[in-house]
Amino acid sequence: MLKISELSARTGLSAHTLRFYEKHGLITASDRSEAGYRFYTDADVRRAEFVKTARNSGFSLEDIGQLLSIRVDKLSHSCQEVTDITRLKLDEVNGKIAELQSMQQTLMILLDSCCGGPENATHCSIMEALEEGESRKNAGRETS
Amino acid sequence: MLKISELSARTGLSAHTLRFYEKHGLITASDRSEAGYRFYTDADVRRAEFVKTARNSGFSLEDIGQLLSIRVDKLSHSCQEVTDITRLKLDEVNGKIAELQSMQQTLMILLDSCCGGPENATHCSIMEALEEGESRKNAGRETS
DNA sequence: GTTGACCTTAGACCTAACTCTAAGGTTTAT
DNA sequence: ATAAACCTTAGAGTTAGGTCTAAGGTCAAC
Ligand SMILES: [Zn+2]
Ligand SMILES: [Zn+2]
Ligand SMILES: [Zn+2]
Ligand SMILES: [Zn+2]
Repeated sequence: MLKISELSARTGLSAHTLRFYEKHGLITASDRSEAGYRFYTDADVRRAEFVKTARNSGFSLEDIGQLLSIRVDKLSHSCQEVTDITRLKLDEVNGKIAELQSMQQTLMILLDSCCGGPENATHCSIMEALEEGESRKNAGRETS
Repeated sequence: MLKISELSARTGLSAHTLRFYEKHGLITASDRSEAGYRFYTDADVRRAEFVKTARNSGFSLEDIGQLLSIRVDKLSHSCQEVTDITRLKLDEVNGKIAELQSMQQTLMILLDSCCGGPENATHCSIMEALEEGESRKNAGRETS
């Protein structure tokens, strides 16, 4: 039986975070001392590690809640349910990547167009491009 | 002189958002009616469009504040300052992309390992992989 | 028998960029 | 003159995942 600080040390999740997860239904201490101290079993440790691994894999706490409910009763759940959650998450991640890559593209074009030098910004093509708006996708290069 | 709803229609930024931007120092109405209604000039419209374009390019409102202060006095600012802001943003975006690609990788490996079928999850290799933790990067395939 | 490390709770605070509400004043058209 | 459609403000709420504080109770050591 571990106290919260011991579970914290074992998992790398802070005691605050562990209580936060408990409040959100992810990890509940199996037992309490008379004074109300949380006590965690080995099964709790495994559960906490599952949560941490899932979190590091990109799952939201809500996803993790679903995964945990599958975990405690695997007979009543199918591989398909598991892949559904995973695929949804992958789609989400892919969407965010696409969005960021579009920004990356824009920023690289902007950077490429500007001389980056010490002279004043009256001729700066980044400023011009932001002035022009979306219409023109490719900024003109600065002419010295 | 445009009223806020007219500027909103012209820029696609909601009146709420325009007031929010004003509160954060980005776009201030050049004038007010006697009753306190905001009135925007053509210069305000251009400024609002600049903000919108910068936002769509991925800049934070704080970044945009810096870009705007360069914009109003280009003689006192250099191309280098502009590229500094842009490069910092690009680094940030690249960092986020890398993080997401790592999640993408993990999720794809997980998905690849699981049969995704209707049978129960007692043999599910996604669940196993989340159980195992970080140590083993490649999940074993499910054997039917 | 008291110091110090640990634990408890409820609840406030954080970031970012909105988004909305309440409660009221203004304008315009009928 | 009254209803609809606009505008104002301050301030609360949203999302996600924590992070921290206050005010106090508990436990082990010296
Ligand atoms: Zn230049
Ligand atoms: Zn430049
Ligand atoms: Zn399977
Ligand atoms: Zn499976």
